[in-house]
Amino acid sequence: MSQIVIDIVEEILKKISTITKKLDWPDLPIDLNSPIGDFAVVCFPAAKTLKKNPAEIASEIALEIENIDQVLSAETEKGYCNITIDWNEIVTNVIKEIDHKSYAKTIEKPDRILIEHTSANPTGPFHMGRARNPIIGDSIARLLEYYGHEVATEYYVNDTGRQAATLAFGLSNYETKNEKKVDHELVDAYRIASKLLEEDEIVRKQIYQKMEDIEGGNSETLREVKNSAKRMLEGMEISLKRLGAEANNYFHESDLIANGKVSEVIEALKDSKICKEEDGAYYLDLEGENIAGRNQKFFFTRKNGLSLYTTRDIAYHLYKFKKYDKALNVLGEDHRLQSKLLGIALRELNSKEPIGLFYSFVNLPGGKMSTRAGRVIYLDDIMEKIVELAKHKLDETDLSEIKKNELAEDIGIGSLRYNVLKVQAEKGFTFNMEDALNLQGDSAPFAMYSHARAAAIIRNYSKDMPEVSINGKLSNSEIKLLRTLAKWPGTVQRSVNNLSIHYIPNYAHELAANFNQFYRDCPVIGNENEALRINLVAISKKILKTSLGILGVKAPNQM
RNA sequence: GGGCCUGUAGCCUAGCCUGGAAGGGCGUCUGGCUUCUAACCAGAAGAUCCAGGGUUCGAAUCCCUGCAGGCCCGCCA
Repeated sequence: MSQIVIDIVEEILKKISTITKKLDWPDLPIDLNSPIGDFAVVCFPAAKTLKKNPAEIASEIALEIENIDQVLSAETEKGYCNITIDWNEIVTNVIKEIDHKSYAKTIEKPDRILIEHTSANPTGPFHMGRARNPIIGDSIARLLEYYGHEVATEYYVNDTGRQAATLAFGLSNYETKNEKKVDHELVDAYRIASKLLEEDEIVRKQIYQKMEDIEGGNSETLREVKNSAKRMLEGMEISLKRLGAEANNYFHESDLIANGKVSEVIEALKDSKICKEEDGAYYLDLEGENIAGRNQKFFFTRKNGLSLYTTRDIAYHLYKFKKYDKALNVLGEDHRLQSKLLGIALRELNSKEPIGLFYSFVNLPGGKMSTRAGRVIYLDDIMEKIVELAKHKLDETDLSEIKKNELAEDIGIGSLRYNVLKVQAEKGFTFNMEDALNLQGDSAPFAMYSHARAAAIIRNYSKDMPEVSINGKLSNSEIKLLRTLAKWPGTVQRSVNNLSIHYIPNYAHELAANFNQFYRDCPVIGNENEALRINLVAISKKILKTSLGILGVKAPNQM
């Protein structure tokens, strides 16, 4: 909450406590999320000791509380006494507080944080099953940066292992026609190679040889797989750019083999007290760690001495912690165990551990999406469709064609991001085209539209912003709007603490809804309370824009 | 078999951490644009909060036991 509001609530609570003491009543619990007013005194617990019914207690305490200076009203409802603080007294200061650039940024010491997100295997275009990752990762990065941390983002490119070898094999053996966006074009070669890997013994041998060469550190092969991945990524990057979720840097897994970092990790892990060996393969014995309910052998080399995926991931994380204080990884839920094992291995090497942010998969009605099988809904297609839909809605407006296209892009992409972000990450969902393309209700355009309305009022006002002052009393819509604006710092804090991005779209919707009600009830221009209201519009606009910005959604001045 | 995540109106979802009055949205129905932009607003209908037990004055929320769905349990990535 706004600091001013926190202070005044505390002051009132102290006075209430004095009152209950004077009456010789037990302390009554407070509900800070009461549906009516700013907070509520819960009267049920006192019923037994006072031998009165809760409603009676509520009425009695309400009479006393109403006399407190900072209280505007105390209404009783069943066993609750709902208290509204006197916003009239604090409104000018609260508006100034919200208007200040440090509002909601309560950080003491910034961390240097590396957020790894997306990191999809570069084997084909992004499908909707994978799209959750860049959208969440990018928005978390924006959130932490807004909060005050120094944030960088990185895409870990998986260009070693079987899939990378299969792609490289495919690209070197099959012609492409250059008719489509590059990733959509190249995925055919990957599919053909994948199929042959399963069916053709000779191809299988060639691909497995390539894998050996990769892990063995053959520089020519490493160069080949890296280049194959880069060719595919070229197309994938275009999608990310359009989504507004491109990472700052691409880190190639193959480089960890090429520069010997993986070998260093293997040697270091062999010195661990819990390192054991079986048929020439080395592992950490995780007995006692109680991983997934069983004793776990965590292999970090094969019997031929070569590295495994996680071994390379360990090397990657050692590198991360050389440059950053914290590492945050946005990963699919299938990586949970993997991530836990990585943490243990890093601990063995006296390194810090990354923080994991896991999300559940987006599935299709019949099951999961698969690039290899071609059972996919592409991110590119969804972006295209939703932007087109947004464009269609702009048909009747008298904006220029260029402006319309720009706006349609912002609305379409914004909606897509918003629809993904508003759901708690742990919640799995089945992809629903209708929901994904929805532009009404709890969606990006709703908040964008409120922002555009606010911008229109300020445009029409066409004077310099006046000093905040109040003339008369605040209406209910104004109080409700202020209450929501005052909740912004708490929302940001909670979102940062839990790494839960869905609080932000939830908040943006609430703020926009409250602004729309204010818009309906309170004419601004020409009103006797114009000076206050125009300031209220300005701070609403500011917080709307900020919250949308964290989501990666643009806040247009017109739509 | 074991571990983790999820279960809230026809559908999607918030609230669960920190117990106190079940919020939104889609869809359905009714009403509102000569007044700062109707992608909006007002109203109606719709919920055994997966089930059962426990703790509590009070449980969607905490604890136990189940059930259902997802993910994982490889010298693959």
